[in-house]
Amino acid sequence: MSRPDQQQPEPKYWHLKTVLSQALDTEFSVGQTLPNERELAARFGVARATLRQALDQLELEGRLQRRRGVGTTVAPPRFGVDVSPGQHTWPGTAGDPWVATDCTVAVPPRAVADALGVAADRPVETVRRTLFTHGQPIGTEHLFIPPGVLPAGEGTDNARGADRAGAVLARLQLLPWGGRDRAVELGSAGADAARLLDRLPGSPVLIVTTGYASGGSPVAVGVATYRADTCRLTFGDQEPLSLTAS
Amino acid sequence: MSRPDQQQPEPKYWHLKTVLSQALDTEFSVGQTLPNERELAARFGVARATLRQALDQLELEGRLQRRRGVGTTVAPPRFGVDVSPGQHTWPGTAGDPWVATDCTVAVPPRAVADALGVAADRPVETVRRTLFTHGQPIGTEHLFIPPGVLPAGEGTDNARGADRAGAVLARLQLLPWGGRDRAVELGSAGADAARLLDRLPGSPVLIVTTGYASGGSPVAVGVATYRADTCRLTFGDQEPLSLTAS
DNA sequence: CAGTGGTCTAGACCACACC
DNA sequence: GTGTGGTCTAGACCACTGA
Repeated sequence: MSRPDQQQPEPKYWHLKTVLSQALDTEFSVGQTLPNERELAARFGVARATLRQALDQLELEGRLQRRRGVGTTVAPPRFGVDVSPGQHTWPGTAGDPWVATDCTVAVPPRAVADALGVAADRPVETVRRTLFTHGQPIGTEHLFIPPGVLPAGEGTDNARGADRAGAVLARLQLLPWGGRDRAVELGSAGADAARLLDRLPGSPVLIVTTGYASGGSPVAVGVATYRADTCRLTFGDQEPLSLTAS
Repeated sequence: MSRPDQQQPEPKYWHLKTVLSQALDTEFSVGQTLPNERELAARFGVARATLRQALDQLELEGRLQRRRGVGTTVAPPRFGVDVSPGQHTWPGTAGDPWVATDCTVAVPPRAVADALGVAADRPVETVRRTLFTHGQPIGTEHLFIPPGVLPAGEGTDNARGADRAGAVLARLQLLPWGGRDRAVELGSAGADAARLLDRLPGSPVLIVTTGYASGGSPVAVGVATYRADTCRLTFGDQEPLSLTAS
């Protein structure tokens, strides 16, 4: 390396990533722990920051999993999480794998208030739900429901926590189904979502926004946050293939 | 702020991001150019690397747009790109906004070969398509089609480039529709996709994998790459709401 | 406790866009 | 050219995990 002669348009971290990626394919198996960052950097003759740039990308692609105080391991293939608009049902009906853990009355983010067509400072029912797969928290969701749209029902007035969440969802389910639409985009985990998903704040997440309608007008909005490193969101048309591409 | 007394478990870049985010909301408008990184870092009293960590996250969230040699600007809201399994049609039929630019015969990635049920070293028709919105390249796709599944058709034998792509898609469209399924995940742009999307290699992208079936077996696989910074993928159930949450 | 990944610094040079 | 963001270095210290 005493020859910094010809310029390479290829950044070091990019080359590193390629080399590491091949090594992961051939010399490591799922769950195995890599050498620590200082040793890897030394082995490749780069600064730790440069090595970390390569690891960052591999983590983004779901090939690695890093945990502070523990180490870097080879990640298993991503979970497929079904988010298809398949069954036309309200959240919380039988078979819904999400677990509602809490419900409060709070002012939603402005974008949600706009989508619901309510004033920006209007408190709404806010149900928090979490999705577990293989024992791991995979996604967390806030469901926002203006009290005004809910038909009468029992158990909401004094209930707290999971009980209130169940009661609110039960009342929501009394409404006639009016369709929903969804959007997926990239985001970064807020402090609360990061804690629930066992990630650091700022970790990349997939944000799925769902709008529910009834009688032609919006009645609920869900904002779900999935770990982008471990999740693949699937939405089948019917069920033609079992696609397991990476 | 002259009181740096109590320790904050909150990283500097996280706090910076919050401050910048608020500033973007209140003091800047879409398209406006921010001060350069060195000046921002000096203004906030942090190293440039730290400032960049905050900017990285804001860019990930689609709030900023950075271009080497130019500067950092406030990003417009993300485009909504429809990827719903709505119309049951083959790629390339009338009304399909994708532009097919090239077609070669090449060995696909192993995951694609597996999904198609062909040998890992088997060359397949590989159509490259690009999606433009507002004059900007938003996504790029590789469609993989084993020649064996295609019914007879004209114009494929000697055609090259866009002509061959058109001919291959025309033959594909002769097959009876058998459904499709899709998956979305996070990835990083390869060198080729990065060039087409006017991004740097390694930029975060949303990867949409589509499997097409006919007669109960897989006949084509599409791997589409969308700019994660500027795109929001939408898949409506019907068309109930116009959701514009961020 | 020792070992890990996460944060931060203060520089340097490079690749690129624009004039 | 000048000015921008992108890459890279060689350190330092912090926060966390687990023995």
